[in-house]
Amino acid sequence: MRNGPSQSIRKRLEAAVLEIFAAGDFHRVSMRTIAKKAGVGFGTIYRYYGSKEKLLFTFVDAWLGVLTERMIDHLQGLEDPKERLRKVIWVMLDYYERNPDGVNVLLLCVPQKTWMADQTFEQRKMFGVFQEVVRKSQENGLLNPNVQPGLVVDAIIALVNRRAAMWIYKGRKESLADQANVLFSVLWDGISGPERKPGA
Amino acid sequence: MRNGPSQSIRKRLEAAVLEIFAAGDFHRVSMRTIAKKAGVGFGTIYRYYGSKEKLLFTFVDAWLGVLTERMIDHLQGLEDPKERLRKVIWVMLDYYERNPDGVNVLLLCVPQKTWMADQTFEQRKMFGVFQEVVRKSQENGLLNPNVQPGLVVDAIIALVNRRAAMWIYKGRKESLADQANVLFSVLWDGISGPERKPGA
Amino acid sequence: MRNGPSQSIRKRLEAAVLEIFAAGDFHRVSMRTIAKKAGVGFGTIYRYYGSKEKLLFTFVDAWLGVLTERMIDHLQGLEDPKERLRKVIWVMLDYYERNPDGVNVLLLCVPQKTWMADQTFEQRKMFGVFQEVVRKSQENGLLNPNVQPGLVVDAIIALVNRRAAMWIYKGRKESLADQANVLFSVLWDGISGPERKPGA
Amino acid sequence: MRNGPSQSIRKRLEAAVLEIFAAGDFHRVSMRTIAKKAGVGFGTIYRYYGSKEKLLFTFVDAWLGVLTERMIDHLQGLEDPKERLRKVIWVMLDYYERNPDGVNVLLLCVPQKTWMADQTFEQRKMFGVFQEVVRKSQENGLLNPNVQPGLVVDAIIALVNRRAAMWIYKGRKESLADQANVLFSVLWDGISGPERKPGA
DNA sequence: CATGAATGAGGTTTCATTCAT
DNA sequence: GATGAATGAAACCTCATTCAT
Repeated sequence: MRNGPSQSIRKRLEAAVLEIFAAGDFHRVSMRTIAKKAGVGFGTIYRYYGSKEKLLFTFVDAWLGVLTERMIDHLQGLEDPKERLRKVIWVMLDYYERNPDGVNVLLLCVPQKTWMADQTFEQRKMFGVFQEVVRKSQENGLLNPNVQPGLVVDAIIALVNRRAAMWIYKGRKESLADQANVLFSVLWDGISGPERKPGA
Repeated sequence: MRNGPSQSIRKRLEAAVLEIFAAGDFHRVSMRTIAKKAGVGFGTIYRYYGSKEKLLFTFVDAWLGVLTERMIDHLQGLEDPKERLRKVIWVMLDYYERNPDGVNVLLLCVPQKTWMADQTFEQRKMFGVFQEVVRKSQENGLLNPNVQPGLVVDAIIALVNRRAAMWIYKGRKESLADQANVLFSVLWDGISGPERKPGA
Repeated sequence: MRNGPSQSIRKRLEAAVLEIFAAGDFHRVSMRTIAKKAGVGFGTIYRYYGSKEKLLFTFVDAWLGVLTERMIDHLQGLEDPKERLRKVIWVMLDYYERNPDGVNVLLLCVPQKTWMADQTFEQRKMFGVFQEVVRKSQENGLLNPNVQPGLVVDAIIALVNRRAAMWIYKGRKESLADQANVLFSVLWDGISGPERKPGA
Repeated sequence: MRNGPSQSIRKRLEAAVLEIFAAGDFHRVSMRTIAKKAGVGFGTIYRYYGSKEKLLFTFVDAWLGVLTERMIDHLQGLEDPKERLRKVIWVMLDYYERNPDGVNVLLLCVPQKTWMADQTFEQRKMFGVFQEVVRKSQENGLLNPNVQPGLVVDAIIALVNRRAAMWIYKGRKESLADQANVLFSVLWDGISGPERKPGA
């Protein structure tokens, strides 16, 4: 009966993994560095995580899990579908801004192809939250009916993640969370000018 | 004094690189495999490209260069800013659809962090075309003035690339280019429903 | 913190190194071949020996170390300086004859210039034994006082090694050890004829 | 009908080969360096010399050829066998001293095993001269009859070459040619003391 | 004829992963 | 359970040698 790693090992590895992968490209990060930094033996890592990729994905998944919990928490008590959508974007950006190492690992370090092959890529729980939010808007007739729900979720993720990646790339100069309203505006109203929109 | 590789070598490498990297994860692809597949000497690759990353980036850059040329070509004679923007999206999706290996390499295989550190990441020419298109719309007052041009460019790329990545991920079942109008609609008008838009 | 290689690894490498280098020219021998032959991991060799040259020199040094021990052992209990000198030559030739691979490596395969740059070239212990033997003869007034001790040591090594090299070159037809007395005679009495030596 | 290389090419190569090989170990010297230094193309070297080894051996052979000619020249008019032998040693040491690059290449750089496999190793002409000198001494009854002529030749070469190699190793501090008489004395009379020799 | 681009073998280094202790 | 020595694959780099021009 193989138990998971002790809390101590897990904690030390989590810290080491996020910090070290954030600092370098996936295939430039060595297991030796991680093992040393975490104070854990090679064999121990392999016993519990199986491979370098699995190790990374496990902690990326955990990191996204925290974001998901946080999002569920923040959506509590909000009824207006539009506000819920705005909130979704804000929670992501705010979490990203306060955990830049995680963003770095998630968006720049993880080899996409490999992650896609891993089951944690699906992020069912997080997508469930997204879809729930979108579905509510749809039910209330707030959404363009020509647009499939999946595309909306894709669009949210695409915009937020691209913005976050460029934020890292350009040196994290301005606040990410402060861009929540602009991003939401682009998403909700599109980029077209006011002469075509009554409420602007 | 060092000239570039001969056209023959370049051609053979380009084909091999796109094919092989499209098939596997960056760090699982071996230079020897590439050399063998391309029918090019091992030393020759290092002589001209210097490293595995440079090799990949060179051909990704070339691949994007062709897309850029194609886009410039297709924008010729189009005056309506909105149509130009729609065209931009269509050209990208169409090119992606007809070159799935390139998409695979560009979006799923290239190690993001390393590419960002490479000069080819900037894609000045392609961004120039994007910015020119956006600027025209702005000048004509068609764009939401609260949105910075950079954000518009980011949004286009984000939506198109995410869609393309998911298209690959889900097995390339539907046509990509056929989604140009929906994507453009999301971008231009946003996801909100028709009751808030006069012209819909 | 880096310990040396395990006895098992060392043993297997020693055998493989002597055999393989004896069989071919230094720069024709491949590290991959050695690793395979020794049944030792490729990385392990570099971990402990650092380079092809160091690997070879380490085992040449060890091989000479055994010869040195053997010589010390055989000189025990011998008092007559002349006999000690004769013994030195015999021990060398006998050891060479019974370890032709070592001779081959030592005299024909080691890249002289590189070895000279390596600290193991000095062979302090072995030279110490030689010098001790020569010094005793000198103290007893048996040596030509015009000849420096260093030259005597050089002469011993020169004669024995040259003979051994030619013995290998010519296919190891006669016994090497059997030539000990002739070599000693040349060294002790010179090549000139008996009419000039009173004791002959 | 393949002619040899032009005098110009040969001259430039000879200079480059001796200089460059003298500076480094055989397998550290690159053909590129030689070709560049000599101002000769790769292909040209291979056309005329066939391989790196052949190239080196050709010029070593030529260098020894000059020594041989010089020795023949110097032996002219000398009748006393003992003096002829002394002369042989002096000519070698003198030539070595005035051509240290050649000594370096001959004794420290040439891979012994490979050279032995090359026909130029035999040095028939030079050995012929040696044997002639030794034979004369023998005929006149000057040599120890127990010693085969081959051993005498071997002993000369061994002593002179070892001395020269150590001279290079120790930085060429004293004169080599000045040691001719001591070396000859060791060779002729041996290392044993005067109480056993009438003429000392 | 002469040249140097192209080739592929091999030294060196780093590293994910395995396995004996 | 935990550890790190051992392994072998592959990147990187240099080079002898070949061959098309």
